Amino acid sequence: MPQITVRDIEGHEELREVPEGTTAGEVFTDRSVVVARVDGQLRDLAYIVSGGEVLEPVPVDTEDGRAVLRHSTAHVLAQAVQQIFPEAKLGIGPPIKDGFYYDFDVERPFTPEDLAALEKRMQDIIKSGQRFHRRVVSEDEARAELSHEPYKLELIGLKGGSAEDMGDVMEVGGAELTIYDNLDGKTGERAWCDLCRGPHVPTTRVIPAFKLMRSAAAYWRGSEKNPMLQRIYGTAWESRDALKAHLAFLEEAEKRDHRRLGSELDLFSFPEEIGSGLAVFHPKGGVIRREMEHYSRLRHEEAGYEFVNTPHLTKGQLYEISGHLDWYAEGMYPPMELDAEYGPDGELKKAGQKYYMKPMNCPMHNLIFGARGRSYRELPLRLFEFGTVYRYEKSGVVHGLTRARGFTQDDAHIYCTQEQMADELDSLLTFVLDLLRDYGLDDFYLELSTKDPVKFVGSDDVWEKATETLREAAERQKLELVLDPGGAAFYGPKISVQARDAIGRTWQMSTIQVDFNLPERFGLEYTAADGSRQRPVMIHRALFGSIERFFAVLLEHYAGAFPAWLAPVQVMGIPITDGHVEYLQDVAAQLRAHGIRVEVDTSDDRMQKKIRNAQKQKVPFMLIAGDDDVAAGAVSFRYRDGSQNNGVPVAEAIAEIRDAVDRRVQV
RNA sequence: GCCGCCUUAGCUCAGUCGGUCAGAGCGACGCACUCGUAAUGCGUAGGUCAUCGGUUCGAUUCCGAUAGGCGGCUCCA
Repeated sequence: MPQITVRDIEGHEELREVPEGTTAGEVFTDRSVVVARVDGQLRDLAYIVSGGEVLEPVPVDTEDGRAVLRHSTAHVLAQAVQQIFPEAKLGIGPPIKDGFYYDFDVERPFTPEDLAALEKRMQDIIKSGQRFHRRVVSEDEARAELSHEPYKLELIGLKGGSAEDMGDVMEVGGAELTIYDNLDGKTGERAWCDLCRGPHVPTTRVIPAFKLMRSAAAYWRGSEKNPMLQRIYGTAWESRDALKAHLAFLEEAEKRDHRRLGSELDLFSFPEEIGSGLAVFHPKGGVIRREMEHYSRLRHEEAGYEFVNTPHLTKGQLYEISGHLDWYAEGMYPPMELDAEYGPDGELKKAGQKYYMKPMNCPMHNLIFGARGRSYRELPLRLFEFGTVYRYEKSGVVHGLTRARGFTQDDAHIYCTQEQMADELDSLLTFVLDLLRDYGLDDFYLELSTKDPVKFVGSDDVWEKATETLREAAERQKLELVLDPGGAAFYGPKISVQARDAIGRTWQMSTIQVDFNLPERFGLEYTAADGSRQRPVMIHRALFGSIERFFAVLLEHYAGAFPAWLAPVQVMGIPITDGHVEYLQDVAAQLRAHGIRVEVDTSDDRMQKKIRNAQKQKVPFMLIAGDDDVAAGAVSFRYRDGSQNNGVPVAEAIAEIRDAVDRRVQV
């Protein structure tokens, strides 16, 4: 009788003797367990123990459990697709964050009606209680069986070739080729099959809740050289309630969409006449942006940064020196050609100059560094600029303020000695995180991108040293540190700060990047204490990334309800009747004298309507005044959450508001 | 850049399988109302149905191109 170790979710282990032929499913009889982890590997519940293994249950409401559930649901989708569209060829169908997809090669793209029909067919399949049955096949068998599935054949071929980078492909990722058969719950007849490494849930009956979300096109195996397949995205959850919660989350995210809030709150727009991806900020958006920049400037000044300004346009020569024209040209606006002279017959008399909109600020900052001889005494030299750059984003990726074609980086370049690098990176990371916290983000993790073994410049030991320095600085922050091996740009390692917003989404915010390339290309030097010429270390860092993007992140994080210090209108005065307007205007004047942005609603709406309007504009403080308040020299607060504080003396009210603004707290 | 979808009043959206079909709500404006914590009532103005071209006796409706938007892929702050 085989002996196995059973480890429960809490980690308690129990040695157990089981009859020959016992399956994982017989060990874990709880219906919420969808697969088992056997010696660390996820296995079907049909797995037969041989003795000596450690078995753990994987319930459906865990990350692994959901992934299996979603993967199995993807199979159900594929089966439904091939039932309704028999000519459809299968691509791949993995689980992803919050769901799954499956790619198909079909005659025509799927329509919303198709999705509805597919969803219905999937319900039928699920109800019929098909069993997922794993079957090991030889490569030849697989080829024979899947001869009508060209993409699957390609995957089989890939497995034969280089198996290393196939880790994400569920189809052929395992040690052996396997096919999963879907067997009818009653008759045991094979209804469908798919090349797949598994594992899968035992039967379709344990798929409690799913929904098809949308269809879209995707290149086969992610390359634009390959044919376009039609992808269907879906989601699946351990319970109807979990699905409902997920859909509610999506709805909430949609309500917070910065593009929507941007026009509802009259903050910015993208006039068609200007061009795709180029925003204009309206007065209210302008206030928020000004406050964001203002506070950032103050903090940078305190931290020893010096402010520079550079033009938006430059001759191509600069980007030849920097190398951007070699490796970044397709991200740049095409050049304009100036100063060419032609003779009367149109022949070229004088060659023109190409000018480019700048896609990055660093080359210009390097010119400032190189404008005169630099001493080690000046280092670290920290040059800061709100530098507007223009990048020619492909039309399909432009997305509101988060992916624009013109945007302003809060860009700084720090030039320091090798010896200063460690301290500089350390204090820099602290500075960055502190500042982000002041803007109201407080949940972070760090990501360290290390050398791509193929594409890099500079020597191994310099990389090694810089990477270690970054790692040490990151670890000192006591934050979660995620490694991104090989993810660095060719010119140096980087740390990025990822922030989680109010509804748990993560955004890449700041990046701190060491650069071994540009100081070399620009021939940057400083004179060291011993009189020798040395090359400085260059660190790029942007805190917001771009102000527009950070603006969008904060807008979504706060759902438009900015803390008072950022709110475009901090106080709205609301008179009970026209007779109280004058009194409120006097209060407003006093607030203004204290630097508060205040308006009085003098429209002829009723007071309730004015409250509703101010509420919809997400004004932090409403000051209401009627006869009682006037008599008492007071105002009545209404806050954004609907609570009230009536009859507050004007001086106290001003102090309260001023205090909330000064402390930059959310109210 | 590629695939699909979308574009009707300032905003959100109805509507026409080609022929009084140009509509609603909100917003704006005007008049009345003067009101204590999320919508007072009545009225007025606003659109060559994105642009250009084609098919047709006739196009907002069908076809094509262009521009912009949305969802993805690829790429990235």
